[in-house]
Amino acid sequence: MSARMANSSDANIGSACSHEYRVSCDTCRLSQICLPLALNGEDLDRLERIIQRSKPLQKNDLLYREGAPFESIYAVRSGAVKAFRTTGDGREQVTGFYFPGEILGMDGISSGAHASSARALETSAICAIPFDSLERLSAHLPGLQRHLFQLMSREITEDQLLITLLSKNAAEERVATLLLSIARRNARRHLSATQFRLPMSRIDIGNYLGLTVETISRVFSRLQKNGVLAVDNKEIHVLDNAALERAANLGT
Amino acid sequence: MSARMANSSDANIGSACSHEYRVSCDTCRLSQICLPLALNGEDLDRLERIIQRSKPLQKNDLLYREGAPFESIYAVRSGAVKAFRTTGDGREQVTGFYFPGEILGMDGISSGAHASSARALETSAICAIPFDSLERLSAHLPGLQRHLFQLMSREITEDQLLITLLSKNAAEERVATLLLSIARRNARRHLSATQFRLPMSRIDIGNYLGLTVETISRVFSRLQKNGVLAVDNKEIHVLDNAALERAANLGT
DNA sequence: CGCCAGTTTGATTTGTGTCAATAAGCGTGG
DNA sequence: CCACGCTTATTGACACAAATCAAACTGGCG
Repeated sequence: MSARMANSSDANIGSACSHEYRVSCDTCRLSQICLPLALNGEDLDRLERIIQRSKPLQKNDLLYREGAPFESIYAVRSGAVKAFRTTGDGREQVTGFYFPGEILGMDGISSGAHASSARALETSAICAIPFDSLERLSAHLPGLQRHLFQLMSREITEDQLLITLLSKNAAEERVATLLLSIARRNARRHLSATQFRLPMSRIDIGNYLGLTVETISRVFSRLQKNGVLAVDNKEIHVLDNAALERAANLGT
Repeated sequence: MSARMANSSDANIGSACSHEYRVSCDTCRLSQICLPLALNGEDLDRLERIIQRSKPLQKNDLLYREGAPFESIYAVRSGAVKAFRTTGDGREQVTGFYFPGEILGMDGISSGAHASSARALETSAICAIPFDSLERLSAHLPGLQRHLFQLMSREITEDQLLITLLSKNAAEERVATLLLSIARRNARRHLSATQFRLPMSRIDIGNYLGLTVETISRVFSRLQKNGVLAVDNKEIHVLDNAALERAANLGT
């Protein structure tokens, strides 16, 4: 019931009191992933001054809601977030999962309103970066401007990979591709690429990959039976990485 | 055979001799769609100076190729273009169709190499806009910088709509949604929204919507039988727009 | 005029969805 | 601490939309 209350509340961290939670990108061990910029001390300081951080989001808290005014983009510091849009008949299309060091919310720039919603999959700490400040700052810092262009371009590229995955690949290939993607991103954060806990439910995976829960479950069972994975609910152990890559076939 | 030769030649219009084909955005009737900027005369002039235009692309000519160094983004002046990526086993995923006034090629920014290829669907005139020049210029023109952010954000939003379409909608809904999208974009250019010629083949439509040619053909036949469309090969006449919107169901 | 790519239509197969039932996890409150 | 209830996950039987295979037709272009 507390979760349900959190669902309906607008957890807009951009409007939260910021100075209680000052951020230091300087000491953040994610900065290499999040903002790998060649900024000197002074520029980095100017960037840090605009970044806000609120108290952590609890599982199922909304970070922002589809249609809400666009103000900030968000960097995940810890935890995990899903972005999704809801179709006319109430079904949910997950458009991305975001892990520490990754940035989301850029789909709101074009219209001034968020084109999707974002929800914490577990307790998560998030940095909010007010976009108008970022825009002004980036006009003075060519490296920052370029980084933002690259960030958005990467989002486009990744969306196109998902389009291809949904369009051309079978259920098992989709699931294997997602697992490899998560494994790769874990490795980048110096976590295990072969043993990890999925922060999202089977339903979320299905809503991301365009498949039903039942199909996701069956694929996991089959991969386990074939000795590719050991699956214990959300705990995944990749036993045969080569076989998993073969199962992914082409998607990456 | 001339088409085949054109296919294999790199038609990089960015490197073509530019001063033979000077552009004037000022007099371009597409500028409202392409670059709806509140630029004064001087700023517009600076923008125009960097834009290049080459001789028209013929049908099937490549505009750029996946993996080629990223140098420019491209605005369609006339004709039509498809963007696509080729999967490991040689199948083609069309990621977008681009009509006059629309801009493509932004997926190359993040890695410095084009993440997809682009091919003319018919004889087309294209403006090449060198991205490094555009980047430098946009640091001085906040309106231009903002416009570029919005352009990329819109691409993200549209990719997410396609993701949802592929993931959640049946064949007939996908085809109807594409037709409505084309109709809407025609209307924006003051062309008929109810009668038009598709520049792309059934194969291209299938490769865009994640369906086989046969299915596309069957859907067209069914929509025709039901009095929604009159179809004569690539010539489409929307007889019952309300029914077409009902067929699209949720996708837009 | 003839060729070849593109399109249409039909017969059959198949992967995934749907429906249904059971089991397992997990937070809540007695 | 256990019992309850609810959400999530698993497994099976069956249905169906779209893929595949096959064949005929069409139209544009050399």
